[in-house]
Amino acid sequence: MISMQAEEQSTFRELCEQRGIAVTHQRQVLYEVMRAAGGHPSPEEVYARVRERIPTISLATVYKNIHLFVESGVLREVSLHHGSVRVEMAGEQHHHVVCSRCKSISDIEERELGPMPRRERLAGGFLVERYAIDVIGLCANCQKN
Amino acid sequence: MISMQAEEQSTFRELCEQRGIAVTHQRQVLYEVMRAAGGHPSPEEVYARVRERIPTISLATVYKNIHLFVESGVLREVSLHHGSVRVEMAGEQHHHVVCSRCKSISDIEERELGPMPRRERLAGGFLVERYAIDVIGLCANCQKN
DNA sequence: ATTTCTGCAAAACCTTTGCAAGCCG
DNA sequence: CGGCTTGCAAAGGTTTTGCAGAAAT
Repeated sequence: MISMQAEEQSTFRELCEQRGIAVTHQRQVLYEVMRAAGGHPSPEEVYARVRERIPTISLATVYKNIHLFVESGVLREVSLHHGSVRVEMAGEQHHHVVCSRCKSISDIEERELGPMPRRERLAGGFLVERYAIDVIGLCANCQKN
Repeated sequence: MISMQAEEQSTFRELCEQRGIAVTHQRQVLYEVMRAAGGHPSPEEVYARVRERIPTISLATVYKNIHLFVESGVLREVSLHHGSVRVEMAGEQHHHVVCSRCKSISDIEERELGPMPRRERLAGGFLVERYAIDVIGLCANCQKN
């Protein structure tokens, strides 16, 4: 029987080879921590968990590798980060189309999206105020490159 | 004929009275700028526009009033800001339930949401990678308060 | 008259960067 | 080895905070 650990390691090694990045101890542990922990950790939380196994790792390395993994499609951001907060008038009935490459945001009307979730209450008693949909992909311009 | 300006001002005054906040010149101009400009400005961009009409306004005031307006439901954040980046394993097929009060994030399976947008290409040639849905509302706990 | 708000400056965060030393292929 | 990666420390950018004076109710 192949251990979980060994299986993960070989998977991770292949994954790095595909992406053309070096297999370092730090990256391996960061990857394992993310798989094991689940949830939606911040870089600081990831740092804390990785540090349990590599006490000398630096926060900068965690940031660098989180970026690398996001660019490689191993990780993704829970809410897209545009460098600073962006606001709009509430009550505008539209959703957002966001280019994952150039980060541009444009609006899309709800009716253009077709079918939409409509539930007003979720299991556990959560009371829905609204659905915010981000359509994530490549804008016409970024597809060219 | 009542001018647009006058109409907006009375609307804004009522709005402040409802929310129990003072009607200041700064807030009035910030509100008008947001209505007129549209789009998804950052605080710096809002600051720049307001400063055209109130050259002495401070960036801190812009931030304070953006927050106030977000809390009052006049404005909303385009992508929810959790204080720092949050990441998760890519490829997990779920969406997010976010409490607008306590900012907690939990996962929800796509099948629990019911109907979903499915379009793979949008007008203008945008190529869809995925739909990211945030269900925004009040968690059971925050409804009590 | 009170309470709330503004502007300033400093502080607090979060994130990125430059570089010398170390590790991977 | 040669190039990529790490850890450190410093810098950069955004957002928040405390407070005295000004404005709103």
